[in-house]
Amino acid sequence: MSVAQIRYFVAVAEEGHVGRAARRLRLSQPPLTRQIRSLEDELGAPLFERTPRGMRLLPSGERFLPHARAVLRELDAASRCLVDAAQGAPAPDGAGTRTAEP
Amino acid sequence: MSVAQIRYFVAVAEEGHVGRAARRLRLSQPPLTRQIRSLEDELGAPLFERTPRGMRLLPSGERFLPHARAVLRELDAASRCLVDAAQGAPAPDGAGTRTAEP
DNA sequence: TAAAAATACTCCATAGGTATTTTAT
DNA sequence: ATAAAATACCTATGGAGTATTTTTA
Repeated sequence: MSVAQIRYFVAVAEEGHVGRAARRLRLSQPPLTRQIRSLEDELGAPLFERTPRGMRLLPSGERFLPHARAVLRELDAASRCLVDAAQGAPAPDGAGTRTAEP
Repeated sequence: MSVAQIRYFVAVAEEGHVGRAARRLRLSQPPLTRQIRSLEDELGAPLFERTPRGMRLLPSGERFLPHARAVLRELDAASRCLVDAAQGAPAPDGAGTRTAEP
């Protein structure tokens, strides 16, 4: 599971349409279709229902979506943390704060 | 920034040594060195101090580490969420289905 | 039948491997 | 002198593109 796949999944989920999602990602449709399929294969479950109008999230996809967004959020936070620090921002929070805290 | 780079960074941070980290990752040393450098380039900041005894985290690396771990945690949660659901929701045959793995 | 997704290729960027060199104590 | 990281070079996997085919309301 790559970051790209997660990003692609979120885009398709939001657009409900591989073509539009591909345009938004500045990508062509076939590689996007392939990556979505490959993600489904890896997860062992289909995430979308294919219809002649586009792609609709299945329950499994609905369940996966918030996790996918969380990964992207954390990645974003990770990228920013050094920039923030370079600008003199105070100590960051909310990242590894839960190391062993049930 | 790829998932692999983040995984590699955490391993090197924990081992303090590219060679050991590479062994742990079942990877050879040069690609690991390169990926760490490439991550530092992308972030625009060095993460480690290179010494003849190994690699020591710089303050920037210390700051980045919890974020890196958070990304890996979220990824793990994302991968698991469908497996978890599969063990609870659509019970195929019978009820007490444990780890469905023929 | 008319949209959409899926497939069949082709190309190339890059991740990883081996061998070697550089560096710092 | 030694143990580590860094570099050079090569190979191959796979991600993206274009053209085309298949699907289903």
